[in-house]
Amino acid sequence: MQANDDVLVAAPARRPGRRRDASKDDVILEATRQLIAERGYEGMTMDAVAERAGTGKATVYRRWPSKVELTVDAVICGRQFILTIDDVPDTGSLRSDLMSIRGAARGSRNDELMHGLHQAARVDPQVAAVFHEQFVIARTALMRALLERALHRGEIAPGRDLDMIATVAPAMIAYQKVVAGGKAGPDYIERMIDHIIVPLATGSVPAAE
Amino acid sequence: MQANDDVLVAAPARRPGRRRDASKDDVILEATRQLIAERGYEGMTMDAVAERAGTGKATVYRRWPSKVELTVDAVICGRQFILTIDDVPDTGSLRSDLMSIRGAARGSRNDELMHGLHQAARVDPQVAAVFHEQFVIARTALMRALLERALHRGEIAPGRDLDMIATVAPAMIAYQKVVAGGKAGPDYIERMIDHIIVPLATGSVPAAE
DNA sequence: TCACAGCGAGACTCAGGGGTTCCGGAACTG
DNA sequence: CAGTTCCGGAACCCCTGAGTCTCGCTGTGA
Repeated sequence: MQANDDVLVAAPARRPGRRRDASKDDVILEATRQLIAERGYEGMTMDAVAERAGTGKATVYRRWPSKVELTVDAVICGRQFILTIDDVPDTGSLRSDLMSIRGAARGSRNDELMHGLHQAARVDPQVAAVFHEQFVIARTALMRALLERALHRGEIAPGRDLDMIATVAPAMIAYQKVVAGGKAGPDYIERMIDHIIVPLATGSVPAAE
Repeated sequence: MQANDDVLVAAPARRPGRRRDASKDDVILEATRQLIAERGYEGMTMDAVAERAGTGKATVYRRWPSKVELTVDAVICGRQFILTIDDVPDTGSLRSDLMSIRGAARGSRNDELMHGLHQAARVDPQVAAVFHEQFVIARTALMRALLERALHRGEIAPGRDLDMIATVAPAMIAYQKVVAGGKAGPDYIERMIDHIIVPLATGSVPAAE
């Protein structure tokens, strides 16, 4: 879906004329991601994208036919920042596994991107699909995999609803960020891990303060 | 803040002319709430509000100076639908208390209103304040009060972080509604109560299926 | 009866933003 | 060189929606 290469495919012999600068793609996509994170989807104007990318609007529209398609591509190409179970080394316990990704969940501006993208997801079904895949499915899947790992270690108490538990952390973090309008800092996340997630999964009483 | 009555206050002797129809206020506010719930804040146009209220745009603007102020008033006047601890009779256990409000949390279109209002909260600080008060503070406070009641009954296990636990249910429901774009049906909420909230608070193992 | 104010309807202004087009210049092919 | 394509910049079209105004009508107090 990224940029048009139909003609190149159809005619491998290179056509005359200046070649399209492929590096501009990344610059435009990154500018798009930044602006969505900063101002939300409605606040992200095509003029602003072009200006921040240091390009003309025509250059943007030569590569993407509309704002929606640009948005979709920008988010898809940003998925490199999303953690999967393979990115999280086994540290030996559920708690330390969770603590090890505590920073990553906050460090990237992925949460701001999620926040800004959210309103677009309500308007356009295409965006909604990408949003759901990348910010709902992916995060729940990671949590589910970490719980599975803990299960194999024997950490999980019997009778636990792992699917349900896997949604708790994504829900609480997204809620803090998107709905409550607050910050989900490292201390908040640690508190959540120690008083909510680990007790839920292992049935242990949280350590006294 | 509702409607202008400055002149009436300044000159108690009634002026000539047709009197403002006070019943129109409620009709307009209700139309506003409906449209925000259905289409979101951006999708709620002043023309649509006037049309649904069966009134002219001038009538709307005679009473509220702007879209933002109308929105704020509409939400504030809708707070009658918000549950407080006094609305929830003590049923004898945390679980049955929670189950008793399960329907109410879903029945009213309050969740849709929250969803639609959310984008407006990002744009306008006035709306953000009302939103936070009514959909974040109020819900967490109700949960906190229910947990407190359970504590006095002796249901709560030692060492629990009640403030943290009080945010779990609002977070998960809002997440389902607003972020995940799904439905938080009665069965989902029951599952959440039995596998998340009650175990967290009481330390009990959820009943096997 | 008459002046005045609220009423619904609809035309109107104005600003912002998506999308298009044109321009002069630069890069590439042959 | 010619022809072609991309580039940044900027002007431009056009639709949408907030907010204003006018019109003809309906009540209401003096």
